[in-house]
Amino acid sequence: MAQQLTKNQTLVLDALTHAEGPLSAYTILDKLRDHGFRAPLQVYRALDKLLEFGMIHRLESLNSFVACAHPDHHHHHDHGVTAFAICEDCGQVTEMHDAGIEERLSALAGREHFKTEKTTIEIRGHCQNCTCA
Amino acid sequence: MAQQLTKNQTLVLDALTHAEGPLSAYTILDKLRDHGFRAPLQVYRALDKLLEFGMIHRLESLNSFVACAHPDHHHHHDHGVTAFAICEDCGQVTEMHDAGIEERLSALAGREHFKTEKTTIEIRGHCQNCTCA
DNA sequence: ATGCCACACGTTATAGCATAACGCAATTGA
DNA sequence: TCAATTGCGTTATGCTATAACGTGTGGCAT
Repeated sequence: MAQQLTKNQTLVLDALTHAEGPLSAYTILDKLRDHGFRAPLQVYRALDKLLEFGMIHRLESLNSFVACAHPDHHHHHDHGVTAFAICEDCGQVTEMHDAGIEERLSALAGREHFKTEKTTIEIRGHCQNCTCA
Repeated sequence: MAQQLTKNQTLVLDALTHAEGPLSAYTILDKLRDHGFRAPLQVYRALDKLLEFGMIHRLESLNSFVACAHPDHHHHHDHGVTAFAICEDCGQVTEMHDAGIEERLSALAGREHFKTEKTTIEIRGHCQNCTCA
């Protein structure tokens, strides 16, 4: 069943869901000041839980966060490795999945006898709209 | 021909080369205080250049830096996408390359009409030595 | 040589990201 | 009832990164 979120978690998730692109923790904080948020920790704690539930993603190369593009599975099941295409111009983020990538990365890691816990794939570039060549 | 480095750039590169694992900018700063470094910018400026020359890599998920594992090519030629295996236990970083991954990621991005500039692949997990099951 | 430009460097200050440590309140379950 | 857990709020602090200023030097065209 769907994870029951607390008030703060719901507020943070809503902020991310309704945002155009990724948001930093401090941007979220500013957006939620009217709802009683005062300190960064209130945001970070909610973010940690939402990450744990798989409802949001952290973009390492931006130090920011996006809502997961697959709102359906509030269960904690994975859909494999996620790759993010991040447009340097408009900031839009596209979530992509490909079983083949996962397979090849596993093979690569296996070759080094490395046990994978979590994989980050982020592609910086320019999206279709912003590539007005 | 090999890029001629400045004194600061050389110091920073040496620090990274001789380090066991990745170093943060501030860790590098501390290591170089005896050599006259006083401020973060001295480190960041050197890091920027070294990144530009392709002599070091930035690990987004750690906010830190490693010397490139291929010291030979001081020219700016790429060897395709680099994937990093980062051990959560010992901190060691292994640099990996695979043309197939690059190909699949290109295909993925192409499907979204996304123009790739730079790709980050970081795998967190446990290396062979630390997987003492 | 003069003037200009590009670049590395140094310093101070500030902005942006993240967590430590404390205490309180509500919930749960033995 | 009494712990144990969990979420919450606050203050303080630490880590990461850049802005903005000025200095000195080397190259180079005029």
